Amino acid sequence: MSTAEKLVAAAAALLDAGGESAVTLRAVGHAIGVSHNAPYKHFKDRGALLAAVAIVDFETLTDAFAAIRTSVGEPLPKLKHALDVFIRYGRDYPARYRLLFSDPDIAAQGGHLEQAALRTFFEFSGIIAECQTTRDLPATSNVKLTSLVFATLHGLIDLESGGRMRHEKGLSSPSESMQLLTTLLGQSAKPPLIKKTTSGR
Amino acid sequence: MSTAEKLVAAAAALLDAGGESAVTLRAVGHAIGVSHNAPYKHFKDRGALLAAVAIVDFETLTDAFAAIRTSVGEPLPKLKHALDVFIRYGRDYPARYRLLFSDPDIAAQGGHLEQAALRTFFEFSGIIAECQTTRDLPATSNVKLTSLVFATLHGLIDLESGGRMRHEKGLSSPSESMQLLTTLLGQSAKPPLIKKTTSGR
DNA sequence: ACCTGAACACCGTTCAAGT
DNA sequence: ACCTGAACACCGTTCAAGT
Repeated sequence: MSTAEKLVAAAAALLDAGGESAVTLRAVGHAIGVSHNAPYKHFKDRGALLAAVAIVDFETLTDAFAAIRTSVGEPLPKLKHALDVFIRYGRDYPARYRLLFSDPDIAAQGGHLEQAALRTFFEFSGIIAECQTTRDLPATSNVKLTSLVFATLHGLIDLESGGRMRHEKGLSSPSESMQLLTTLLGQSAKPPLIKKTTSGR
Repeated sequence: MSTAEKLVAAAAALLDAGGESAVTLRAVGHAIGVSHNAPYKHFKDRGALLAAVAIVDFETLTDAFAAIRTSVGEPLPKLKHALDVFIRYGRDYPARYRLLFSDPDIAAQGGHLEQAALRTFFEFSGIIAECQTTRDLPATSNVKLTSLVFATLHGLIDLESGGRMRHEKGLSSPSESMQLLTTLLGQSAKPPLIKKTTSGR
């Protein structure tokens, strides 16, 4: 394990333990037994180190989505599985999640990071595409529909992680809300032959 | 204008000009001609000052939504108007937007801030409710549907503001994506008597 | 009640110097 | 090629002291 890899691993651990502000170059260096400016020999600055952490996680997510997409099964359960993986990642690693999907300074770095993010996005879009071929989701532009679903997913996770979506207030969990979204979108894609009403009993 | 009000105004101006990291207590104090720790006589700490900035903006948004809701007009155009106001706020004041809707440390403060945020949310939910009475949106639980629409809106704005949703890649703008969402949700609420297809001409 | 100046314990970053 | 220690210019926060 190279020093650079150890720095990335230590930064990720500090991120999980104490949030972004806990990832100081001094703490990262101390965690692997080097001085507080040894990281500068491997990364341009603190932002580049955090970007390296993000790239690793984007690749993990891409692999997870690829495994789901190529697995056997119906498209809609596979989508639900992918959504659950993503929601769980956001809940279990909120600081990492924010780094990947909600930190403006990190995204501004572009380069390898942006490409890794796009690979994750396109792998996810493949799962959406399968749902469209079976008419479980509407036959609009795949990239537009993926953007919409992904943005909803992100919004739910970000609002929940920031404490702005409290279940006590009767608001739904990300999982429930995504279930609602796919159900409603599915209804618009495949209008029921027998008109069902949700209000009466 | 009290010193406290001047501090809040100066903090908001610094936020717009240079982002959250530009809002240092030294810069805020200097902007209104007091020392760098004068703010401590009016706010508990830096976070409380930022929370005060957020509260002012939540109230502005609440008022804007209330004006739209009580205006004359059809529910669906009123919703579109509210969405545009929100999207424009996010685009024109990205740092303020993040403070209100995406900063975990600020939301953790609770109290008056949380109440101001809830008032904004409930005002928005009233506009959604009108669209549900006219069957322009599905007749599911109002709070669940509002959560879903609001989370989508937030996700789109946050991803765009962070540079993660690039139009060059064929991804839609928040405005276009929200149009798609309301159209699709509308179709599920009010299945067309004459089945229209979007693919043919 | 409101404000100031000095001080403390942190930061990221740079740089000369070492191996 | 990789690392260190000192130094610099910042931070937020605390505190004794002033009016």
